[in-house]
Amino acid sequence: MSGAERNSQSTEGTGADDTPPFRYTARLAGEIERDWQRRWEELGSYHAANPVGPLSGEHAAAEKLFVQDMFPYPSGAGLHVGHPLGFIGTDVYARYHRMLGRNVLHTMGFDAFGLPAEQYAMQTGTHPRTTTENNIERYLTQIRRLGLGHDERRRVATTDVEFYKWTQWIFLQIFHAWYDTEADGGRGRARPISELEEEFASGARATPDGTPWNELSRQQQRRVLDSYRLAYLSEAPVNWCPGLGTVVANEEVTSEGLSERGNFPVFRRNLKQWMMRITAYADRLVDDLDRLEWPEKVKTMQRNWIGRSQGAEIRFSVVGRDETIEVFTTRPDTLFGATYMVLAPEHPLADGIVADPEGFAAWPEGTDPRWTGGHAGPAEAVSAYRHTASMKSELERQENKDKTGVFTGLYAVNPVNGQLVPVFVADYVLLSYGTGAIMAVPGQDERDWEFAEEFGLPIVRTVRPPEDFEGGAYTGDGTTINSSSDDTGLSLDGLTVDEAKKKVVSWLEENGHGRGSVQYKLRDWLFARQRYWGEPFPVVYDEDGTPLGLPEDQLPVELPEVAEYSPRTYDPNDADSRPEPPLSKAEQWAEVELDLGDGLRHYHRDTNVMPQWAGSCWYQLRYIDPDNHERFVDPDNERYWMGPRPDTHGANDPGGLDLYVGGVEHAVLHLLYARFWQKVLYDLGHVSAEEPYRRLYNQGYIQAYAFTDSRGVYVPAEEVEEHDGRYFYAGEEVTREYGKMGKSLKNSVSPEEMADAYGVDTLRLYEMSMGPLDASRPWSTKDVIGSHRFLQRLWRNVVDENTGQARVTEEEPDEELLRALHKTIAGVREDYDGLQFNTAVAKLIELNNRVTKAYSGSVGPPRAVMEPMVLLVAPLTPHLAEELWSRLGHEQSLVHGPFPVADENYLVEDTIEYPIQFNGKVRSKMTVSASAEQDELRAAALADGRIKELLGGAEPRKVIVVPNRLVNVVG
RNA sequence: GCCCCCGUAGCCCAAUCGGCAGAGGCAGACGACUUAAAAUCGUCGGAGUGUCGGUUCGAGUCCGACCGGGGGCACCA
Repeated sequence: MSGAERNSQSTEGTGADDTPPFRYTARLAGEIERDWQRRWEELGSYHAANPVGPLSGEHAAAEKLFVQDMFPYPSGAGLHVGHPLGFIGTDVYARYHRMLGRNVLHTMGFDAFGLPAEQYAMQTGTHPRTTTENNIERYLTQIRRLGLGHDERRRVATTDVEFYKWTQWIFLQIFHAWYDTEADGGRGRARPISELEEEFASGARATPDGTPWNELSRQQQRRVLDSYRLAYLSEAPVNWCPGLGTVVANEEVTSEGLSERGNFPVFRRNLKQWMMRITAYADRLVDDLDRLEWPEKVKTMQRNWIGRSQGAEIRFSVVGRDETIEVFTTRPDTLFGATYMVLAPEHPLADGIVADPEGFAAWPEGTDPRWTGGHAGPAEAVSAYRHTASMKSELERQENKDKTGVFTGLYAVNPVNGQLVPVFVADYVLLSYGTGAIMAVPGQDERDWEFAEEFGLPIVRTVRPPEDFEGGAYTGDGTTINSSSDDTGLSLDGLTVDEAKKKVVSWLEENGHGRGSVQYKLRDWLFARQRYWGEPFPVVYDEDGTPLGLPEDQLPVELPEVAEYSPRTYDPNDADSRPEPPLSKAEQWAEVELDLGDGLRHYHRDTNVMPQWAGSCWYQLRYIDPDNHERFVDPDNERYWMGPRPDTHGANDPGGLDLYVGGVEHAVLHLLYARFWQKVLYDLGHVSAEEPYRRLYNQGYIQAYAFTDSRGVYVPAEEVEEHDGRYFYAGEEVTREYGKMGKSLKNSVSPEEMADAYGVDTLRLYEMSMGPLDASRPWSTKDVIGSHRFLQRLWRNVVDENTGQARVTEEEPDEELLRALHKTIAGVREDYDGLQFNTAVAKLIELNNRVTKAYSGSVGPPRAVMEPMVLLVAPLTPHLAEELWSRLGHEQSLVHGPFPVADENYLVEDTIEYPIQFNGKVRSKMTVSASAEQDELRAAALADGRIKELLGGAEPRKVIVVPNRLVNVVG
């Protein structure tokens, strides 16, 4: 049924209602929306064509556009009006480009592994898969109603076995790879581990301890290879969260030392865990940010997280002992000001002191009593201090920044001047950063200054502070002072900070005391979780406990059925508890007999699962080729959708999808992990793009007011009334808060309510018109009516409300209207290109208001104006536009265009109205030919009556003529 | 404490290279339709751009200081 024939019976049952039968009401909008959504599905309107494979098609010859929304988690809670903001934005952008003739890939899948389904399973016994699938269905029902032009054939969920088979496959690629730091001119590149083995075997590369490869046992060889892998097992301090019963990544711990999910305390514990060697990519992850079209804010957050700093590593010898202390500093220029040293409490040298209570029983002669912590000797003091430090939670360390520490009884030698400096243990130095030890320079470092004050240590300034400098440590630039030694012959005096750094580093290198060095804050990514609802590792262990990657033909490793879906959780503060993964209880599954090449043997499966981030690291690649059973993505399809396009994006283009929209909360976690995986896959030759997301855009959040009564209890926001800036609910005054939208705050508004009240096109239009896409702003239900009224007026300009027939005429529009139309076409195109939908909407309303005013009587507006207008509005309100297009007599859907093109002839004005300023204030106006020269403009302005009057016969001091803008006469 | 972003009409927001402060919407007032109301339609008014200072012929836009809001980092040597 075509749109024009339908709903002839739509007024039945409305009784006394005198609403015209074809008015664009919520009910009519609803009918149109349902019809067109069905129609699009039948036509496959949003199917994107691949170059090869089951989804291939001719349209793949066209210019492509790959648009993506951040992978949603299908929560069971349902959507509120804030959720689809970005989805609608990408849809408008995608539709616009589809109408321009591009082959557009836009779909949406689900990041469906994760805790909530598992927790729900614990409460109800429902299998997480059941919950997840139900939630996905519910989510789909909600987003389908929004009329998003998704290619439904490309929907994926991370929980699909066919999807996680490839997640496991990618894990194996990473597991079977190592990072060759020498490759590509020192930039480094991941290579297959088999190539490393060949290098060892041929002797081209020496083994770590120099033993020839063939003299190592097979197991020793495996240990060596394992130590190089990009995915590796490590027994190292990790973030153990007893409240969740699992370990979590550094990125998932807040700065307060709590788990991002659940806010439980996190403890550093030594546990054997899977790690991803993301640190190998630290430089490329920082450097390639410059090649991306991303918000500067997100780039900055990634740079901060990776935390690259240039400096030097310097070795200090220790008096009377064989060990040296190695420190990292970014200020080697201040070395002459190093008056003491500090070790982290967990530093190996401190281990040695505690382990030798006799050797460290007493303090050296003349030790300052402030340094002893009241203990009899260093061994006792260090041991006690370490204990106290280990008891402190991250939060306590945050809150209490007072400097504490104890002397170790050791003295080290400052290499530049031979001076002896005492060595302390203090918890303001972290083992995990740099070398876990510092040279302390109180004159140029605030933390060291505080410590020196506390412990009575000398302070030497090596940079001259400005004359008016008051205060302690001076960390700014300046001239180096107090930095020369007759003993070593080194002098830095008179140099700037940068010059001094260079000079001292080369001196250290020449004299074997250290070298220039780069440090990173980034740590390797902890990649295992002790949960149920995640991807199992495709790994088994042999009798020696050596991890073996399963062969590709044994994938997928499916999740087994278990009795308990959650790990054992503990008292959130029980730091000594141990993780117990749910899969470890599935013994039937975990213990297997396999033939991995040397006969049937017994193996034990890895019982961890991957973190939720795994699937979202590569889902864009699966969208490209969702049905490919041979590969995770076909190379031809990948190259088409994501490959670098130097012609369009410049020679340095890393490739990646064309527009990625999502919230800023994933700035570090997901976006860093996904970039890392993409680079590994690129290095190994599986993909052509060096980056997954060429252009990133952060949409803002729709927030809402919430109201609490005198007891602090939330009251339904929609029933609150405002009087003179105060708010009342049921007669009682209530307090207004601003923030998130949510059921518990009683301020949630669902897309369905809005669609029921006005239709989905109105909701879409309103969300796009209420402000710039990247700005956060409050939801305002009462404002939605404005968008609805616009659509009603647009509808009425095209359709007779009583007959449903098109009321446009074949008359030619007058020139003035044509100018307005073409100006709108040009402006709307520009706004769509720049994701500035709010101003595009304003321009369309403006034009429509003009038409409404001119053709409100019995004569309808010209078709030549209304047709382009319907096409212009189509990306925003696709259902309404299709219906109008159809009623205007077009049989083809407008999904693939046409899209209006502005005629330049109507964009240039013949005459321009110039404001004439006198001393910077507008005093008069004149209309001048657009081709007028500066001299003519000047003469015309001076001839203006009002200006003559103001000049009072005097000569102007100056006349400023700005072509196309104004003329300013200075008197 | 350090760094970044934002303050335009009662509210949400526009305003190219510094060039007439207003595109659009909500709310408001008035009018049309109506017995009346709602809905719809029409007309209209409204801020000198957070504050102070500077640069300029001219500042919402550039510079400095401050105030307010939001965000990031926070013993990272």
